[in-house]
Amino acid sequence: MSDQQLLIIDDDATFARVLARAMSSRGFEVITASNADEARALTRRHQPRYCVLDLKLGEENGLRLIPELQALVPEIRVLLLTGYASIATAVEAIKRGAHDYLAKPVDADAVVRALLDGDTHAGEDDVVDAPEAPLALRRLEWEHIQRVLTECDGNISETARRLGMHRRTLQRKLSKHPVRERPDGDD
Amino acid sequence: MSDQQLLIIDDDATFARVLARAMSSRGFEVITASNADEARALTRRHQPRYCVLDLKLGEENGLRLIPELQALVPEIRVLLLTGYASIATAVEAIKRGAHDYLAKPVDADAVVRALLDGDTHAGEDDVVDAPEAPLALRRLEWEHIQRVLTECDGNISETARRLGMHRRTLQRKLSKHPVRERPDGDD
DNA sequence: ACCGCCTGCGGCAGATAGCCACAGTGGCAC
DNA sequence: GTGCCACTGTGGCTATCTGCCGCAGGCGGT
Repeated sequence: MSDQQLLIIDDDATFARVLARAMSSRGFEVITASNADEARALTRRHQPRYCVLDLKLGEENGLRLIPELQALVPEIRVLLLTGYASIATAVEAIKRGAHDYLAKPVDADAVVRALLDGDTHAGEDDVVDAPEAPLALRRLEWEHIQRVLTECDGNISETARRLGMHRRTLQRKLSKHPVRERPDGDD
Repeated sequence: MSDQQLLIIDDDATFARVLARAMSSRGFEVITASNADEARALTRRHQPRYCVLDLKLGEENGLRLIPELQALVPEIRVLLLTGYASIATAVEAIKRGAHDYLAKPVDADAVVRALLDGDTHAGEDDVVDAPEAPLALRRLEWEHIQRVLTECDGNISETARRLGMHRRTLQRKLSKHPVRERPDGDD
């Protein structure tokens, strides 16, 4: 009955909150930090076994935090999460000791899977088994579009550019999908 | 500087030949293998310090070869190359001990850099930072597909089901291919 | 006014998706 | 062995989507 402590480090408060809820509903005891110092302090105090780390922590680089966290808690498992994924950073993250690397948007189940993957220490009874449900491609696309759109303050042209797609195509996609409520609760 | 031995393992004979020439003109002593058995034999015999490995070796998976090569030559530095790069496979490769992971097409200089740079990688300040741009939709889709595919052990039908798409469509997407990561390569 | 950027809309050719079908394979049970 | 089942590769068809034009209008800065 080990309580599985999970430290979520992300400067995006909204994202952190949502993920925190989703993860605690999946049996984790969640603590959150919004910057590196906080993360260090919490790690020292709580010795979490799991950690979800955002690559882009404001001014700082989440990568540097990995070895530090591991120094504090040798068996910690760090999952890197980023909305700006690239192969180069993924390689770097793993070399620095990250357990896995996922690109946002992810759903909580994927996070759980990645955290527990290959972990003998994980109590099956403690943590809810992840229902196999990867996001359908459609939904993944939609979420990503929304994320970037928000980032661009609703500027469609800019969003299309960043997404590497035609503005017209984006427009059509947006007008098609009116508004989607959350089909499933938490992610 | 390096009269160092380099083993190139690729079932694509043309690619291997071209790369071999490029590398030997850059000071490497190149030997090539086109399959796993050959690679093992050559590794045993020549004890190369460097290795360029294709992720897709015909029927076999190049990933499995990494630990084997390292068992034969502890000092060996394996660079994974693939035309179907994805974050999921990159993570897997590094976890298995690859030194770096590059997406084809690459030029020989990039290969050299990746092979030689060993110690600068960890601990520098100018670490690869998160790219400013979010993933293009195409790439996001590709990454997600790769991830689920891996999860399904390469089972296409299953993957298509989970992804909520038609099997035929997935097949076509997979055979299509490489979405370049950085249009603005410095190489 | 002119310019630059944004937005919405229409059209068109070519790419892509979904769907059906068929053949071949390998595992498994009977 | 024979059938059953699931997987894979392939081709073809049509409906949809995409990219890329164009055009008109809005808004703010020079």
